[in-house]
Amino acid sequence: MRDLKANTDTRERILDAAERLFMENGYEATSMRTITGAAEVNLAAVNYHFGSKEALLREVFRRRLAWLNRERLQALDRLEQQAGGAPLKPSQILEAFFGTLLRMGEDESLGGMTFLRLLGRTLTEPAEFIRTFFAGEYAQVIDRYKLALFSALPDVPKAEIVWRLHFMLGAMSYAIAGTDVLQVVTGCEVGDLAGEAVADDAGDTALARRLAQRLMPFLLGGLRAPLPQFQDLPTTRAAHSGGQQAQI
Amino acid sequence: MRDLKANTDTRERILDAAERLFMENGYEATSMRTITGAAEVNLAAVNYHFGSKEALLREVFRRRLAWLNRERLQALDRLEQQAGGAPLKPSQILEAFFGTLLRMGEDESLGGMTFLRLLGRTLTEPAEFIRTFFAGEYAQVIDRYKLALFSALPDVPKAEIVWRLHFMLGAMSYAIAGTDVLQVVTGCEVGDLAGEAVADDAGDTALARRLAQRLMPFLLGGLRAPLPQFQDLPTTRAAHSGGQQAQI
DNA sequence: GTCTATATGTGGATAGAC
DNA sequence: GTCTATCCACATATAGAC
Repeated sequence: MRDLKANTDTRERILDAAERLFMENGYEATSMRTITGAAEVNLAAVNYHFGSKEALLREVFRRRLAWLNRERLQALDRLEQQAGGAPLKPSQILEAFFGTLLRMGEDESLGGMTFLRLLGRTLTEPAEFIRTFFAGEYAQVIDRYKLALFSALPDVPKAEIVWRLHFMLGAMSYAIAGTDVLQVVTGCEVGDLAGEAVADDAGDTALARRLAQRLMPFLLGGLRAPLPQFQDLPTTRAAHSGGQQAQI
Repeated sequence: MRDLKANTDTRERILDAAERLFMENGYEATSMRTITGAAEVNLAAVNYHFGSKEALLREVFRRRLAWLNRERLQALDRLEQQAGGAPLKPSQILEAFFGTLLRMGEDESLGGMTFLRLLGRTLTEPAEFIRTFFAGEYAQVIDRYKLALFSALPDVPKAEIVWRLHFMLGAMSYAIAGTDVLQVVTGCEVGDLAGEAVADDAGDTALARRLAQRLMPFLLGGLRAPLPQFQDLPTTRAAHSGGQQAQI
């Protein structure tokens, strides 16, 4: 038992191995032989326990998203209860949504950064069955958070809020997925450039916390940025021209 | 000749088909048979003209990135020349970097939104050869823009700037890649929710412009957001506690 | 440069013994 | 539930005629 995460249960062993390998290589590039080899189980076990490779991927996500969805909804419930009908502050909403996710990265029993990276990368996979799956898994939660943001920012056009939610998801996903990929783009290890020790070995827990610390102000700044100056398209609410500041 | 983009030249036909199919299905899930079938050329032509599937992908990008890299560097050159030694405004730097890219989306002869989406998606592909390739292609340009931002924001810790550059790249990449994927996450066509007609058929050109209009204020807001309150890690520049505003 | 034919490998999935 | 053995579709790549 050299691997601490190894589960005696075959099912869990497969899920753990698949989670890591899908994260490292992507779905298409990961063969079932590689997965069962890493999990030290028989090749036929995947089809026996899950039915197919596609179903395996879905189960890898369901296992984690069940917790995440519940937690995110509860966080919003708590906030709305405390506010007693008053609209929430956008910073509270972002903290509930993104903070909950980033805290998964600090908890190995919830998948840690391995799952977070997998999530960030898989969201851009073009495969139809993946997109369909995420649509179903995310719909309810995203919808509630969207409504919360609409209430919190009554003077900002809803279309604008949806766009910015979209941008925020992107910034977060890339930031997460990229903690071992996008040094390619920035030309250096994340944070390493300015003499900041990072990804040394204190490891993923520290990284998740640091990421949250850096990311939240950025997202909030983006969300409350002045609105675009030229609203050349119809929107539900009249948008005054001239770069008004989003109320926050 | 039903397809207007079809080139009589075999090489170009392959590149055009590959660009579109890699974008739609991803690299791994796109076979050379599919590509040569769509391009209406012989299967063996790919290996004859490019050598391998990997080399084909690289060439698909080189064809576009040559223009993008040159344009981005020239845009920065022009700005610095006009400023005559004075530091640039961050908004100018972002406009040069992101605006140049987004303008590619409006020009079909530069690949249009097809290439932009492909770029956004491929940046997260885990394959080693892809990451290595992008590292080489992007290094020089990113480095110059990083230095420009350091000069423009002398009071912001460099590590913070690198993180935020990273976040901005993510927001943009997802926004682009997601214009036909991430409605899954936001639960609706981008912009559609609030009664805004979008992606109807005026098509990608309009979409690229709208995206730029929405994205730039968001990025600028994120870049100039207050710094994180707790700098529990060493940085090159002393960071004052208490959520100071990034100078901009 | 283009084509056919093929070499050679690997993929997901399953039948059937234990 | 687990394992072996195997089916068969499809992948990339190339040899060699034209």
